[in-house]
Amino acid sequence: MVRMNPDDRREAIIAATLAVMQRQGIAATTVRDVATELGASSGLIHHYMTSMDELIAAAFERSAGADLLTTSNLVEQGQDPLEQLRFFFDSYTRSDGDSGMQLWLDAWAEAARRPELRQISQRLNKAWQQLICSIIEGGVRAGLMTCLDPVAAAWRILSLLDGLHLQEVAHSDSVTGAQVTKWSRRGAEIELGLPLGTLTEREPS
Amino acid sequence: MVRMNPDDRREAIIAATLAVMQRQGIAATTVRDVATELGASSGLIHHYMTSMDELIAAAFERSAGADLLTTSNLVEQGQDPLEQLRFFFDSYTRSDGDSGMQLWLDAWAEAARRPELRQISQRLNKAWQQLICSIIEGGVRAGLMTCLDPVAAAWRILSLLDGLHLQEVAHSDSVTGAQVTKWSRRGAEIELGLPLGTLTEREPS
DNA sequence: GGGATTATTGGACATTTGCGCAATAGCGTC
DNA sequence: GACGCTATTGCGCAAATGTCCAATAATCCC
Repeated sequence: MVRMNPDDRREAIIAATLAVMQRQGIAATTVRDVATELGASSGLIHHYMTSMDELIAAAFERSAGADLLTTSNLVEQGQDPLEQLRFFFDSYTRSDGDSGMQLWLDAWAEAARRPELRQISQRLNKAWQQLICSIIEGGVRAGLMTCLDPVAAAWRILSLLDGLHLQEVAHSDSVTGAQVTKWSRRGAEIELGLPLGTLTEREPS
Repeated sequence: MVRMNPDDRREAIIAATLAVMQRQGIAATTVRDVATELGASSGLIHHYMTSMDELIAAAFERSAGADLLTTSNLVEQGQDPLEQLRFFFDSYTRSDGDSGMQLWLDAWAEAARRPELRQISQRLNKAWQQLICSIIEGGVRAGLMTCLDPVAAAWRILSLLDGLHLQEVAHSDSVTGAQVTKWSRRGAEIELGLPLGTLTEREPS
């Protein structure tokens, strides 16, 4: 194995871990699998990570954190709260395609037994909720949305999305991706008092 | 160990498995733990179950199926769709108390790798959705609820509940049990065009 | 009471896991 | 070019896991 700068090596290990996690799930990810993916020895992983828990937490944070950042940046480019909300749904629904949602399922389940992972998933979920919450607050201020309790509404929109995605990932033929897209947007329209179609109809370009 | 009738023994094994699963989670449940819980040898478990997968699936079905039946029976006793919906929320929110929700989290995550478990969780989730759906259809027929798409609305109400519960179980200090109760009912009120408080206010007895 | 049936035992076995450690080898410095 | 630092190796270890099986003992039937 080529000798690497510690920082780069650490990144490479995290990337390899993420690849294995996406392929096999968090629970089935082992040090040896990561080493094979990396093309290195298993001892090397422990030279950079003190425990399996830390390794998994770091990889999950990298992946889920990047998704959040992508969506967050896209939302910022929305001209008004309604467009921001549309961008949010576009981005959130897309990021699911590459099985990122199975990682979240694993993370939530493993949170009970892996403290470091738990901390990260909690922090990221709160950040997602806050992102939605700020969009709603903007929308209410601008008179575009109706909402008595933006904090609760944001948790509901996030939980609805997660709950629907969960069905899609765990039981693919119960709920399809198209239904998740349609139903979650319709749910947000109802939640925020928006006219039917506000979030689903594409405006002509 | 007392020699038992095969049917009773099978039940005892399932009960013991369930106890271990609730204590440690599905992923951390081992044959030896179940044997200890049962006060018997590990070989006995394999005399009744051909594989670990079957054992776990059977125990999960017992637990989750019983919860569904309890709620279903309670809903049936509601005099009108609104009361049925209130009973539904009462029952669904209560059953969560004894960490039944962590089992669901594990089941959804493990579904990707355990075919038998996946089949059961899918079937039960569909049944939950149908239970809600029939309440909504009754409510619309009676002119008590407003809903253009009961199938979608039922999936939304179920997913919202699951998504909120998920946060409570995985990250207990993000969302509390009281908030799950309040926010999910408020969500259903909005979804079904019910006046604020319809599902939350207790009518004087 | 004796024999057949089978519930139950308890350990063997191969595999896998996370982790540690002494040895090796690549890189920078003088 | 020699030396020191450390990235990297690769095996060893103990613990845990699912599965299997020959031996044992309890129950039932005649």
